Amino acid sequence: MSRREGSRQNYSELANGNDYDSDSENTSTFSDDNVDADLGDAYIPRANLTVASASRKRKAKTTVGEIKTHLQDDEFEEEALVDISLERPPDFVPDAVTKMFGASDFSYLKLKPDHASRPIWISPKDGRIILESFSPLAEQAQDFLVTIAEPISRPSHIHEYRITAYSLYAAVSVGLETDDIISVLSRLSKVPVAPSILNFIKSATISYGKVKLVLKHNRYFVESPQADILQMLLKDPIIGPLRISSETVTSDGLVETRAPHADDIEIAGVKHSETAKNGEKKETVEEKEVEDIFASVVGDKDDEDDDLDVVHSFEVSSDSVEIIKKRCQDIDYPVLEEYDCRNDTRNPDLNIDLKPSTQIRPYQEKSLSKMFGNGRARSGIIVLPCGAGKTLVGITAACTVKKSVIVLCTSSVSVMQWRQQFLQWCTIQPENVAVFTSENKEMFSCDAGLVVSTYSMVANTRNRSHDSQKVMDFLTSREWGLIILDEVHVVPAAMFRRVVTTIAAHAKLGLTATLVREDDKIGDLNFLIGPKLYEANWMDLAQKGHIANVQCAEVWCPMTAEFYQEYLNQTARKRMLLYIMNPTKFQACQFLIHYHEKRGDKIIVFSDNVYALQEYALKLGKPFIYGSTPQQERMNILQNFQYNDQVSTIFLSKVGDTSIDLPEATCLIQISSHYGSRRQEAQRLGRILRAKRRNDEGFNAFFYSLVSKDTQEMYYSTKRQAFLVDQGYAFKVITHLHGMENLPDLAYASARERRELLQEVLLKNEEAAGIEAGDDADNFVGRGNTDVSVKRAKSSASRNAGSLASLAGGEDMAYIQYSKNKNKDLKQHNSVIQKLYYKGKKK
DNA sequence: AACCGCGTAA
DNA sequence: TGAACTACGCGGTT
Repeated sequence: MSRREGSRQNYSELANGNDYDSDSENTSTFSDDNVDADLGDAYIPRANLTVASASRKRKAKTTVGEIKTHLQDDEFEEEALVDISLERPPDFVPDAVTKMFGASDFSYLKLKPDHASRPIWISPKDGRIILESFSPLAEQAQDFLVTIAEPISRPSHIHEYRITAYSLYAAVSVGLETDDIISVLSRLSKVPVAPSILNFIKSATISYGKVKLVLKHNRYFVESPQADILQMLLKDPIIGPLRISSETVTSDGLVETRAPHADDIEIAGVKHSETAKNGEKKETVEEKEVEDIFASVVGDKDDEDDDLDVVHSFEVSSDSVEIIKKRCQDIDYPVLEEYDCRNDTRNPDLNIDLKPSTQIRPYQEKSLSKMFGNGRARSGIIVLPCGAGKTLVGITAACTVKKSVIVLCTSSVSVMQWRQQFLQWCTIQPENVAVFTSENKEMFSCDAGLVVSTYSMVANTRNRSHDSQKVMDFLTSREWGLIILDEVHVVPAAMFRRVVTTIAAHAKLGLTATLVREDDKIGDLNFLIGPKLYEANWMDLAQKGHIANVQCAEVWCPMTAEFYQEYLNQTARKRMLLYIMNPTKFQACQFLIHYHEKRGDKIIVFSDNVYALQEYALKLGKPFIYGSTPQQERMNILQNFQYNDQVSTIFLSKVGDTSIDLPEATCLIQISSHYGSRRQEAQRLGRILRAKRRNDEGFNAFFYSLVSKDTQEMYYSTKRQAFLVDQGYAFKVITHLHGMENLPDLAYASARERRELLQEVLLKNEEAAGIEAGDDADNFVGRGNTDVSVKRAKSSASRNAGSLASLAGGEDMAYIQYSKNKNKDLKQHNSVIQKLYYKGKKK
């Protein structure tokens, strides 16, 4: 609906800076009115004097997504006040985000007279942008902001972005020019854009998009329309020596060729949607219009200029490509990688197209239009939540490029999934598809084809089997039109990153749901792959029904006296088992399983700790899968989980994070997890995003994190949630599960049972300590140091207190019954739904 | 096929 | 604050 409004009129008016009626009330400060409205519930009593809560306070940084938490806690306000009064050096730019009302106090800025109709604020200090997402212009503004700025936090009312050098790089590489960025930004802003920001944009973008890296005949060339820039690069101490002399150099050491002419490119699938007769048609066409208008707003004269010019270039070797790209990035001349695939006559075409029945969704098309926007295939990264159809985006990209494609995944399970999806959605012939894994070493015999493989297969440096070497030679000897990098956040790893240079591909497309790492290497993707071309807003997709609505909750389980006593006495590494095996947590888990099984949900319980996994599962009589579960048994359990009504709950270890093709669950309980890994948290949440039960009565999927109160876990849990909180998810805190005490067969109800469990856990801990002593001698050196610089993990999720009933809306029996039936349908018509998913469903 | 040992990721 | 733990894929052996 809002998409419809968001077409031509709004965009052109946006560009002309016309006024809008706005129902929003704006004061001259960045008002907290908008956010504290629903704070009514809840001061959550906080644990006092524990490591967890102490570090939580210390770490606290504010984003708009966390305002609620801060307002709930008196201590935070005090802290914030203290902070404001501190004198800052004039050039102080906070690392993540400043405290609320510190840098966020824009009251001194002069508002434009028509500020009410303009949706954004821009901080003159650090390029932060606050978007009022309730503004009628919000959707268009969001499209624009996501292109030029980095989304920091996008909860419901207020979104926060930040202009960075990287984000401007991305903007330029999708075709925006300095003046366009500045003019649209100025029109959207409530206050005149500060000169400091304008200067930053100008100085940052002036050099962007001027240098390109081009692959020709399996050789790499650094290319630019401006010879002087290349001369400058050649004088650089790092880049200069890496030039290889070509045959036809002119006196200045450069090669001169005519710039390629860019034709219009048709994104595969778009034509289909225009001719299709169902309701999807309109959407897609309008989507396209929005894009067109966007292009006209910002202007796109770039291409015309190119056509007239000649380009200059010098050659570099494939080994030095990464170094050069990194260096160019560092000196603010980031290289663009584009592939003029339509005019590439050298590489054979691949006969591949989307099947006529395949429909792509508006946001998928939008992300692809960023990639193919100027008639060529740009290298870059597309970020979509799990379950939003990343694979289809990759396939459509392949169908648009129509050259040989190589797909890299993290596991052999996803290799098979990619292969299957290719065959399902597009017309590629099975004989043109080759799989290269440890158990499968295929090659295609035709001119062009598709290879699906794993990172470790391609990146492997140790000795290869004969077959493996043969396939590898095949992969490195030819030129690829497109390389698709699934789960692209793994690429910065020291071993995996080499794949981008060993495989000669004209265009690189990275796909991921979670563009975060707990080390500082995520930025490397800018030069390893390219800029982030598109990032979907999870909340948007959930609202529009593409992914499930998920209700997130953190369940605080108090430690029992005996366990807490021991916890305090133990060393840090032995504490973990104690808080995981906390009897209260076990009871909470038991209760939640009981509760959701009754609702008809399919439940997955995640535990990173294998001992706990087994204990929990055995005690509750549920099946479990972990690393050493044999393949056959895994299949067996998963089959039962999917089709057998008797099996509604399974327990999974980390295997469930990747490399298992999970059926669609509707409820997820986490009892132990990997420290502060935001990616793992998001990935696990992704496991229930596919469950799109469209009952409008409330939430349709549930995500619980069980946390032992007053322990380390509290701290990690907060860190883990940071990513999801930035995506707009609000974590409710449940301090009490109603009726848990009355659950029949409640485990560890008696003190004696609890003592026995404690003894068992302590014994287990001793064992672990014994093993560890031997281990330590061997493993003492050689561990990579992982810098846990959590730049975007600004601790403190937004939390509301609530009872379980209010969370689930589950007192209503009719609703429960309804859910149950729906779940049965899900089971029986799984494959049908899978098909409807892309075909029929009206967003 | 199922196991082991290794290197690797997170 | 940083090291812990588990699991993966590969190659090779039984």
